[in-house]
Amino acid sequence: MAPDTSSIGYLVKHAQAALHSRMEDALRPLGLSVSQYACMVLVHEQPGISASELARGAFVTRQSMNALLRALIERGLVRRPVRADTGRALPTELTATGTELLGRAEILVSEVQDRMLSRLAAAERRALEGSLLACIDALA
Amino acid sequence: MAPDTSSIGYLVKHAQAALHSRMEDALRPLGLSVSQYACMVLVHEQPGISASELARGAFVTRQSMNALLRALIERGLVRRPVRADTGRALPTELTATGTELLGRAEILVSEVQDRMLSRLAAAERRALEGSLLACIDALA
DNA sequence: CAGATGTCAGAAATACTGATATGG
DNA sequence: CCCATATCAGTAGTTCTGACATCT
Repeated sequence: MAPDTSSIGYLVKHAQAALHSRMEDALRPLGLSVSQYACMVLVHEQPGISASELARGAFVTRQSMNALLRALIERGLVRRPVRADTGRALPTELTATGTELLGRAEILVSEVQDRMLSRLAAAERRALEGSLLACIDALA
Repeated sequence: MAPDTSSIGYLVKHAQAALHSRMEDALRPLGLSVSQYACMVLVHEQPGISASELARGAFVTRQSMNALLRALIERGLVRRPVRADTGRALPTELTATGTELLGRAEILVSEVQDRMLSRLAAAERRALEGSLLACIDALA
């Protein structure tokens, strides 16, 4: 009988929890939470993205994403128009300050991820990526 | 620069979120949340475990675990003595009803995990387990 | 009309912080 | 004394649910 604390499911949760904890530690000096960092990464990759798309990409609810965005706007890291040119979606963009802070955050997060992968060879890292993608697809 | 939505960190979070969502769906008919299921698995594996140990094993705070335990005790799935024979820790155990319900939950969770791994060969599954363990150790 | 988005509100579960007491 | 455990209180952020209006 498999479903126990040595199961794949528990390992995935354990790895995610450990990574999240280390990322919070790394980002704390910048005053950023992991969710805020994820939001800024998504905005940087997809300028003009809507809050609903951000919520799905960051695995939080629309309400939480809106609260999170308000804080980032207040700090001048992110910018949103008050009115949409077309449709309902309000396109979100990084400010110059936000882009600069994200750059520093990415360095810190890279260090954490490098540490996580430090005991794996290059081929093992590629295999891990591929297997995780296969797991995600199978559950979709 | 690597830290984006195609990074290993994002894949781990994505896989965990997808798995959690499917587990919630599978356990809902039994009236169990994923956290409650994790708690019961831990109690089953380690009869007499303390609430603090349960909290660490389920990746929640002691306060949340105590609230969670009260609900499970109320439903008659778990049992805790009012006074400790020795020390402060109150040893937790499953009731007969709890053991029976956990058995049914494990079957449902097994199906979800099997689905997650359905596109991986046996060797790939072993490699995934090993790599996740290496990631967890490296972040510890 | 259906679908996606933004917004609001209330209830519930959770996390964080700090404090206190008990026992090894 | 130090440490882990249990418990309580307050604050805050998050989720869930439902609802409603706007725009394609």
